[in-house]
Amino acid sequence: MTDQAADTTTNNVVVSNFIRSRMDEDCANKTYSDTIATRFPPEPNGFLHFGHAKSIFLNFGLAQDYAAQCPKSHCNLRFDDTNPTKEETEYVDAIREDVAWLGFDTQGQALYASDYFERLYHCAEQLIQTGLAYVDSQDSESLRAKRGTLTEAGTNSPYRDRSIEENLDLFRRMRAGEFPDGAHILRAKIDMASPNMNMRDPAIYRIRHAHHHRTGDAWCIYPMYDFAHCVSDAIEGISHSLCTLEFADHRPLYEWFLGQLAELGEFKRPLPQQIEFSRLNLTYVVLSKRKLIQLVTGGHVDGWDDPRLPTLKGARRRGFTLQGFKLFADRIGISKSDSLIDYQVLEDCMREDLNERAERRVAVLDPIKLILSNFPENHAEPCLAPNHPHHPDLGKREIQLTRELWIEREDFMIEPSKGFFRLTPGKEVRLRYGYIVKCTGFDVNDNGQITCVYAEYDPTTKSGTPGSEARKVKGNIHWLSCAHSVPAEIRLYDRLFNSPNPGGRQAGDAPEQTRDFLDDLNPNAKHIQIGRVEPALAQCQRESCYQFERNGYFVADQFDHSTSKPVFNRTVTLRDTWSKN
RNA sequence: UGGGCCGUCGCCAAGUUGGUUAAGGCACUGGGUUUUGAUCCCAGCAUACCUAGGUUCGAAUCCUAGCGGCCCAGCCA
Repeated sequence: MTDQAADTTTNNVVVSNFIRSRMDEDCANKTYSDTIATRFPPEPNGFLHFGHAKSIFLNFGLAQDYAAQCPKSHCNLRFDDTNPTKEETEYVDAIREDVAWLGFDTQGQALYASDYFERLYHCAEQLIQTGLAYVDSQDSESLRAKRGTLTEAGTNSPYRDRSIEENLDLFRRMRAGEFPDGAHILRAKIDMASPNMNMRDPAIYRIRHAHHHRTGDAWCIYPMYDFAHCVSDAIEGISHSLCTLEFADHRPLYEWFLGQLAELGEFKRPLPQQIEFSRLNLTYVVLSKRKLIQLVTGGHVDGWDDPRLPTLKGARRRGFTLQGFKLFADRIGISKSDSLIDYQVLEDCMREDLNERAERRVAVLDPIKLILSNFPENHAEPCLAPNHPHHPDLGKREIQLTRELWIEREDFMIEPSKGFFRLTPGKEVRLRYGYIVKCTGFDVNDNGQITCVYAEYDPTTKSGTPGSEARKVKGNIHWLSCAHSVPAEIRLYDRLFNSPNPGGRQAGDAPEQTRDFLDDLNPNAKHIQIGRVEPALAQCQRESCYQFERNGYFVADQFDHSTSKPVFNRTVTLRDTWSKN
């Protein structure tokens, strides 16, 4: 790949959105002095996926952009690790790699909500001491029963009016490990009749005798998201806490906690503000953590970095590029409306980036032999092929033409269908960068399969020689010399699901029929075959991207490619307006 | 008659302190270039902003009433 064109994806005009509008205002008013501070707060309990990429570009991108006006702007990578039963270090490492891969250098700085456990605990005691939090000793069933429903108010807990002293004592003993899991929880005392379920005395702390990936066994009580997140934001001086729409109902609680703690002198105003935007929805893809896990553990894919998966690890292996993702993020924009982006948009972004940056090479994916019967044996004719049609400065390379060649099986048809203008008996076609050849015959085996095609070349028509352009032929096919090419494993990937809405309703479904998203799995999403490639391709570095002319964009596999066993994954095909009809 | 959010071209998405012919991108269509049926270039593409009323000289932008969609009842995030 070249990097001279790497900036072509960054010349996009910045489109305004409601978050930028807010930030513009806050910048102009110096609300947060000279800072726009955001954060990307993944929970380390799974791998990052395409949806996270949108959030990463949003949060890190905004901080980067606003640094021009507000020089102290920055974005923190913070692990939201408040639930020890679900989180693991391996995810932390994987997430850090993914963030770095998307181009955001956190200078080795990763922050953790767990670093704030002591401060969080202190804040909780402050709330207790002000009568704003209490220890509830009901079991989870009665807690649920008393919460009310969406249309009915909840009822107060019998423990709601415990004295401050008792609450403090109980909470301290919770921390000391005197109680088993579930014996008590600490709740905020707000309003059991609130129409917003989140305000009905939400839990702040729960007892979990579990080993935490960073704090070990130091704690047996852990803060809940609603409490930990806003306090972490305040501690870090986050100005704009961006999250997805489903957290909009939590905003009053976010503001309640921070407002109360500010009153208590724990935090200074201005406080961070939560702003919600709509999450990414993509056709032909599942992005829910639960479903992704099911695909991996159920053996439907080959692991978290399977190129068919919408994980960042999978995308990287597939050959998707960070520039392509950036293009995608810019293209889909940010708003609050529920959107469903066509998967093709993502593919197009990858094509657009790769078209500009990937050098061209020749590969024959599904080879059949072509013999030029009038071509001298034991002769190799060097043909010049440009490495990139738009960048002559990238030079040309030689491809050897010989009597026996490999061509693409689909470039030959005995009985041409309408509109087919590649090789067909009696017709001419140009061997790209070589000569015009005329098909003279073919062999078929007992199964009716074509085994060999014969043609005669016209020595006066070599590409690049004077007069070679005199004769125009419409067909132009790629080829590789049998003697001057090497075998390579070619992994052809396609969409993982057949349905734009995996597991969703489809036309013809009975009214009550429910479908499993696994039923929509595309069994042909992965196809491995042995093709032929230019010899030099075996020497390329892993993760090198190329356009295999007329075939698509391919990447040398991140793990399996080697000089002795070249392996290329198809990132995405070229646009094809012909097969589309 | 629980609460919150959303509804602008096939898909996204500006515009929403009311003011000429409703940005832009993608897709699509037509034309040109082309030794990738690729790329690239040019042109076209919402009398219309969920619907119905209303206010106004003037509304996608304000008001009223509807309709449709998403989210919330974890000691998950």
